Amino acid sequence: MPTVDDRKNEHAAQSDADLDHRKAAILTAVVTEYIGSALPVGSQHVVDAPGVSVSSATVRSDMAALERDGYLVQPHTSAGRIPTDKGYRFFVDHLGGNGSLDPGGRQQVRQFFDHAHGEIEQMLERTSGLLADLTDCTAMVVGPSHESAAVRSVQIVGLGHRLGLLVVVLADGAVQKQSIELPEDADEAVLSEAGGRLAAHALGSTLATVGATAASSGKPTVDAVVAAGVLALHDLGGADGSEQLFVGGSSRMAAAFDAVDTVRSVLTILEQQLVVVSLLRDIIDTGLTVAIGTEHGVEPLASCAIVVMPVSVDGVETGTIGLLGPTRMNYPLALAAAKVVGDRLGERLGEASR
Amino acid sequence: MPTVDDRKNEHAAQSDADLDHRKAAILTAVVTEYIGSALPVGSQHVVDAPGVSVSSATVRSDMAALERDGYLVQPHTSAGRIPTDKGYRFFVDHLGGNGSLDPGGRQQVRQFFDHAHGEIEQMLERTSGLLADLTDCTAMVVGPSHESAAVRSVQIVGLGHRLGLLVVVLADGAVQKQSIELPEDADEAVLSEAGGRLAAHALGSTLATVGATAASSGKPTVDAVVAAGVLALHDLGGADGSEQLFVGGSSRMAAAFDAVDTVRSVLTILEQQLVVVSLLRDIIDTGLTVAIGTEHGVEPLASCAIVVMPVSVDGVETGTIGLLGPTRMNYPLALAAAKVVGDRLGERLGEASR
DNA sequence: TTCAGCACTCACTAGAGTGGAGTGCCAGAC
DNA sequence: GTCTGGCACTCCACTCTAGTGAGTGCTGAA
Repeated sequence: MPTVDDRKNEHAAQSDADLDHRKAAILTAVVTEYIGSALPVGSQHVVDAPGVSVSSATVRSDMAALERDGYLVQPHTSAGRIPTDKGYRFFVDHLGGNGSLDPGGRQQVRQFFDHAHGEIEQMLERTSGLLADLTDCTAMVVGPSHESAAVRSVQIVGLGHRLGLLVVVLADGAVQKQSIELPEDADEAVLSEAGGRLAAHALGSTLATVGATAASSGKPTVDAVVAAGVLALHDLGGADGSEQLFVGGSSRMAAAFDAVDTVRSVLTILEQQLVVVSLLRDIIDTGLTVAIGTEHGVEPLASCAIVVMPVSVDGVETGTIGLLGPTRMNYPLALAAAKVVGDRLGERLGEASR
Repeated sequence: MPTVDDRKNEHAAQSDADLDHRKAAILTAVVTEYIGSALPVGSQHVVDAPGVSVSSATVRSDMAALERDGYLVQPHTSAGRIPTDKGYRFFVDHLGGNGSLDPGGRQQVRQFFDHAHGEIEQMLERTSGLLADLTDCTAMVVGPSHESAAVRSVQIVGLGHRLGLLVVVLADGAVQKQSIELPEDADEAVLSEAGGRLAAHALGSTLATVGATAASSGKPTVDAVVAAGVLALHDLGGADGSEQLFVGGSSRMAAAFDAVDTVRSVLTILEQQLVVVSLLRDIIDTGLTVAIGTEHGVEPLASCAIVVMPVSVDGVETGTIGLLGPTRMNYPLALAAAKVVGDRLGERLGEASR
């Protein structure tokens, strides 16, 4: 009925999104409905959605157009429509940040961070659990990379026959260790002196920038221990796994899929820390917040969507939050949860290093 | 045909297992077949098995008896038989240690431990992956408990405004940390002195036996830091999670079950470290090596079997290996793999602490 | 451009029929 | 007694056949 109004809206919308106002509303309604029900959505179910005040016949013709344009597909003729990855993409891009956590969720987050204390690893681990709880997705939390953290303390502890342990404390509170082989005649005094020299050598640098050789002390045994220590420091700096990954709620995605081999292949991916970490990194690097279906290149996750959220401490991106679910996951909720938790986590990590 | 022989065997077997020789052979054959095929086993399929040189009719009557005694069930009349938990139990109890790793597996284990080096946690993590690879089961590795390890080093590192990190190195090479709040006026000198005092106080004891109060130094700031440190040490000692759990190959069990909600509930259990660790402990404490179906009390794992193997270092049980699979898992393989890997791991851990 | 009406499509379900793997039982052989 | 071949029986798994209904596309009129 309101033709003039409609035409104006439509024109405005068309120019910025190549989909007129009503089609966008219909698409949004289909996605929303499908996310909830996992069932193909028919024209009748969409008729009452906001922004769609037309008959089902009109909806049908719009849906046909949306299908032509690749936003929707039919599992078979005479079935309702389900969104394609492109459809989800449109939905996500036009959410407009109106997603927000329900009060219960907010409360849960507040409570979590009020009570969170202790070690950083433990907190990250629990954060992954929290996110999984909030969103019913599998949550991935990548801890801060220690690349840029300065060495705060270096120590060598003797553990027994020729076995020593190099313990490094970084400015961000991370503790790293590496076992080293000691010369036969290295006693406590030697270890202590070597530790001191190592500390002098490495303190303030990052693990990656620690110099390759330290000044000689004149005592061959001490020098040998120091050399072993420098080598170990280098090993620590060069380790690929400097970022720790915490996966929480992997059972959630088992609930989301009904094909058991999908579950299996997703689990297989999740077991590979390196793959997951670089996947999240890749997504962030391409500037995305959500990767839907095949937008990331990982084939076994083609029926999944991934929400990523960088965790910034004092404006510097240091960690990553990821949420993994089926492509029909609850995007508004996931985005909101990732944002809230990511922000709070960043603040929290900031407090610790201040 | 060989009646005399059979009767003799039968009698001998009956006295030690309340199942005559042939019935035992039939049961073993059914279990073996079912483990391989996951299909109900009919009398015809068992006729050629070793120890069963009778007709299918005779096998049928024996199977009926085995069903009466609770070793087998039929999914429905006119279907083959599948083993009950009791049937699996009999099978496992009468394996007689004849299970052994195939040469490829042995090779894989040898290679793994030849190349294993570096940190203990990393090695345990990889061990879980190895076990999963070998057995196609989900592997659980519980690291050594640090209960009995003496404190080798205590150190307090300042991280910034009022934030300190207590770093404890134990004799077994474990490093534990706990953040502590520092008094406003705690400078490097104070931390160093407090660290020294803490070390003097705690060195040689285990975390659990560290005294609750340390001698006063006369300097209130130092005393405050020491007190905070002692408290933190106590926290570390009292932490329930002193044993670390590494789960590898959780995708394997997704492949073993075809009901997706079984997968989900098993995953849910696996996510709960505490539950898993105490489950393994319980099984070992009841003197079992294999817990089948409901033998452990955890309901969601009723369709699973768990193989446990203590890891001993110098004769002392310090860790645990667990293998989780469906009740129709390959017991001989799992037992052999757990034994071999457990022994090698124990040796390896022994070398490190010697 | 929208909409009511209409013919059509096709997954899903239920019911009937069939094949076959498997059983239990029994009479006869050893 | 114990074992065995034969036989009748059971019942799942599969196929085939409507029948149903949610959903579609198209069309002509407002």
